[in-house]
Amino acid sequence: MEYNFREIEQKWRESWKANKVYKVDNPLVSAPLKPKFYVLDMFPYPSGAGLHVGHPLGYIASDIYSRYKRLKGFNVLHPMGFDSFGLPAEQYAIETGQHPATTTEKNIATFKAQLNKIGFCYDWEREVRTSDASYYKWTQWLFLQLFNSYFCNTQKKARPITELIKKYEREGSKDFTATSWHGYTKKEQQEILMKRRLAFSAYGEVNWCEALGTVLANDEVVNGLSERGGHPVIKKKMRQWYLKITAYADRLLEGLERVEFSESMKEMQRNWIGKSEGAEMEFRLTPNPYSAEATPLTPGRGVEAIKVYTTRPDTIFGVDFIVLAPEHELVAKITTPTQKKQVDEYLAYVKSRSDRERMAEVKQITGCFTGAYAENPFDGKQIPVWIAEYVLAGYGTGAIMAVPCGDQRDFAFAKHFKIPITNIIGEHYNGEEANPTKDATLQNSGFLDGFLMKDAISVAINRIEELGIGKRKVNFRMRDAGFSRQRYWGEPFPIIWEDGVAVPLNENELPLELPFVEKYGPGPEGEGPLANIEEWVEKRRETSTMPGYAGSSWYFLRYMDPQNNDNFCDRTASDYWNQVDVYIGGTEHAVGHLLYSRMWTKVMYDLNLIGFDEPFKRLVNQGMIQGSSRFVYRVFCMAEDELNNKLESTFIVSETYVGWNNSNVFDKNDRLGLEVGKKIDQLYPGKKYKVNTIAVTKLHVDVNIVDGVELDIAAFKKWKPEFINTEFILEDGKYICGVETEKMSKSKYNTVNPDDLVDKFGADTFRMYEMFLGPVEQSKPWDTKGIEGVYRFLRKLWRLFFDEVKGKVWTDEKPTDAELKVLHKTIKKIESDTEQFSFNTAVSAFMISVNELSDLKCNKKEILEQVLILLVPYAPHIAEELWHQLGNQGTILDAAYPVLEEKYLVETSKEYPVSINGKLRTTINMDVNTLQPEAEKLVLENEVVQKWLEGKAPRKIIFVKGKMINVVI
RNA sequence: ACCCGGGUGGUGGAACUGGUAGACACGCAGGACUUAAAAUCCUGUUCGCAGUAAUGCGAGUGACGGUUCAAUUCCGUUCCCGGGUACCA
Repeated sequence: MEYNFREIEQKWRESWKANKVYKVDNPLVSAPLKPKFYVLDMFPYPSGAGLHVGHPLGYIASDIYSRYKRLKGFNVLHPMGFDSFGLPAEQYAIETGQHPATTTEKNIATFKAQLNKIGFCYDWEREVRTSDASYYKWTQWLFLQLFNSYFCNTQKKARPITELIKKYEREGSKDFTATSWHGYTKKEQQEILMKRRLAFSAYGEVNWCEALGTVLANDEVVNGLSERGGHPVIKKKMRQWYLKITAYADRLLEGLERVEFSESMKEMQRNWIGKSEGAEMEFRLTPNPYSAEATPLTPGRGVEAIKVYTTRPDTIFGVDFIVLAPEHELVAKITTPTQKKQVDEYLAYVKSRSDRERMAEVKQITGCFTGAYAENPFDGKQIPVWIAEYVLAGYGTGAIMAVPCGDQRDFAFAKHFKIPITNIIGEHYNGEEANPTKDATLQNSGFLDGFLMKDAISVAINRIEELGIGKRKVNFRMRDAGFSRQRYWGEPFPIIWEDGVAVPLNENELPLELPFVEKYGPGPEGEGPLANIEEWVEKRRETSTMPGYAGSSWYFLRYMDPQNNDNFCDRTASDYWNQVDVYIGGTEHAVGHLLYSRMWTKVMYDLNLIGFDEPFKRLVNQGMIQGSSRFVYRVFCMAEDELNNKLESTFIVSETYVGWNNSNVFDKNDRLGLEVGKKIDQLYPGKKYKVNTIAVTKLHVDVNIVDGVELDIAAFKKWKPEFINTEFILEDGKYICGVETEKMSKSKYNTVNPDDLVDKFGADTFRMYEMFLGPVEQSKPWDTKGIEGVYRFLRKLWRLFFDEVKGKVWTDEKPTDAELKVLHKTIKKIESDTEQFSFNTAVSAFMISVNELSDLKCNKKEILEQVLILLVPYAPHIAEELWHQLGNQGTILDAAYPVLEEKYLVETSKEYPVSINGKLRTTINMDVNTLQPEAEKLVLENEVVQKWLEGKAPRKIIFVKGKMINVVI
């Protein structure tokens, strides 16, 4: 009986489905039968291209882990769904006129079919789709919870906005009294409240992308271009929704301490949040001491000091100038008449520069003196005030104190504008470049003289606070998250605008369904497509929709209770399933999705909707599978005969002649030139000619018609009609393609479809091979070569059970010690590898075990059965089949996981080669536990070994390359 | 520039808290079975030198140096590759 994977896999796919083997129940919290375990994949966006071999990498890993945990006795939740709102479907709709709902539906069907072929253990009854009204009803509901909450700065958590209203009514705030609160109009009150809401609306500069007709989040803009499509992005003022994620900055940082994310992942989040501690302090403006010119600082204008933010208050005596951002509001007020012209010119210049230019030309030093001076509060030194692009309006106070000897940017600026530099760190500053050290001892620094810089920081802040000119201050780089998109294919906001006031819908009006539209283009003035619908506008509904991360910020909760129509997720369900124990996905979501879902979780926790405040306990990042592209090199050559007639030829030449990194034009005397000559000779026999041009172009060729690097020429000719008459120049009868690693994509013809591999080798082979490629976390180019090895392994496993001639070969005999040893070695290795997500080494371990069992001609049912149980997570179909062949019922997933018995692993004695001083060479048998030699006589010179022979047992004996190096007694 | 990863045979990759580097697999070479092919099985495969051979000797984990009886592993310097951030004061 042969290993017929097609038959077996289909049989079990159907059986598992029919018997609902993967159905997961929510037991009562009061009486959970089994401990729970939650394994989650980042759900995919169902793109039109379908799955390629890169997608399932993480899914296979999570599937293995889920099955393993189930075998270990856990009630495992391992669901799958679709992040089905998003821009690509809408773009596609604009291009083709097909409704996003239709294409999305179709794409999901393709995805599911592909996923099912690989044999994942999802409970499809728990599937969620963010674009289903039954799902986004709750996204909208959660938005309303955010809208109706504020961040209480004393309790450091979200509270209902009603509590804030009560407080305002009772005692007002630091900006107004209770009486004046009652005096405000409803609209004024709402405007005040709006600023405190966790989901709030405000006018703000947004990243407006003309080409896409939409607003993008900061993390969707890369170098001033849209992440998708690379279109230019400009700043535009618009009314926008935001989430007050900045309020959670501290808790988001603190929470990182309690989760198992990779260090680099945590680091990325920390950088994004960008917490910096320092001080805000004021520099009083003074009349220009070097000019008789009247100061613009006339009393009563309220312009007396510039507030700067610094993380290095210890360098206060090294301040040589102050720099304001060009957009700073004080610029107009402090500029002196003599400098006005220059400043205006500079401001015009800054305005003319796009974000992109500004970012691209960071090195360029620009700036302008305002004519104003400020006074160092500690030594009264007069400090010129400049404006410069390198200071950003949006961070800190938009103004800095510049310390050229300690900050490279300030240093470059000072040098460029010839501003004298004060040295406060003595020999640590060499005049050539700034030294940002904190370990120098301060000099020329008044009351800070003699302090180590890092100690001086708090001393300086204390003094600043004492003098009342500033205070300790923490700043964050992170901004509030833009939450509206001028798009169609997203969740509509459950908001109506009444006279400029945002009024939420009632809960019973949810879901607010996304209306059908004919046109997907933007509405008037950059509004979303919904603004094109008369009825929608008449009802004064919000016309923008929510961004992609809205639905994905909480989907892990919906899986726990997916069909609930009365609640987003019943509390009993979320209490039971609790945190996601293992979350698997790519690093690309480090600062987007992961940060948002962590914030939402914290809000829900604060509002007592769920009982935990970090969604993901452990995060495993799967690497990206890149494509390995193949190229052919098309040569075009043109020659001329003696009568100046053109002779042309086009053909394809093997890479041996043309390195892909070579230039495109070749000398006619090189090897390629000779080949070209031969071609011309063939085409124009007997002519004398002169080669003019040889040009080579590189073409992507479908990796599926290339075996390794050798092109299947017949398949190539059939591939596209224009290639049918292609001529080749071959090397040893073969065409060798060029190779490059690129992102996997259809247009590069380097995608490999998992379906093809499953058809050819079976899902089990495919799963194991994906794992065998290398560590899950690692990115690597896909290479199908090698899958044969895994396939051979499974067939070899099969042959332990079935002989081609004899059929069943297993027996009920008692296993031998050698066989038990193999089994338990395998149990130990597989268990620890699986636990650590080291699936590649686990696959190797299976191969070793099967080889060993095969060498031992092991046919003991007892052994084989246990091996199968170890194997189910990796190769579920074949394991299930063979387990049933052994006469078992039900599903192997309910079998008892093999128990490791160390006693079978203990080696009693081992043979060690010994040579001392290069002379004596022998082998001795030693008891592994005591390391006592069994050999009776050994003539040894080594003193330590002598002692050992005298009866002192050594603790450790070290052999290197057969030589006894050291014996520790 | 800064912060994280990572450099190991022809290739993908192993190597536990320092202990015989190269597991496992691919590829390659040779052999067995076969009319032949496929499939399967066996042997070899880090490099260099010596030997008919078993084998022996030497070098070897990007480079240089250090600690150690012993370093892919720890420390320092440096080079290269990948990822993240980018005027954040």
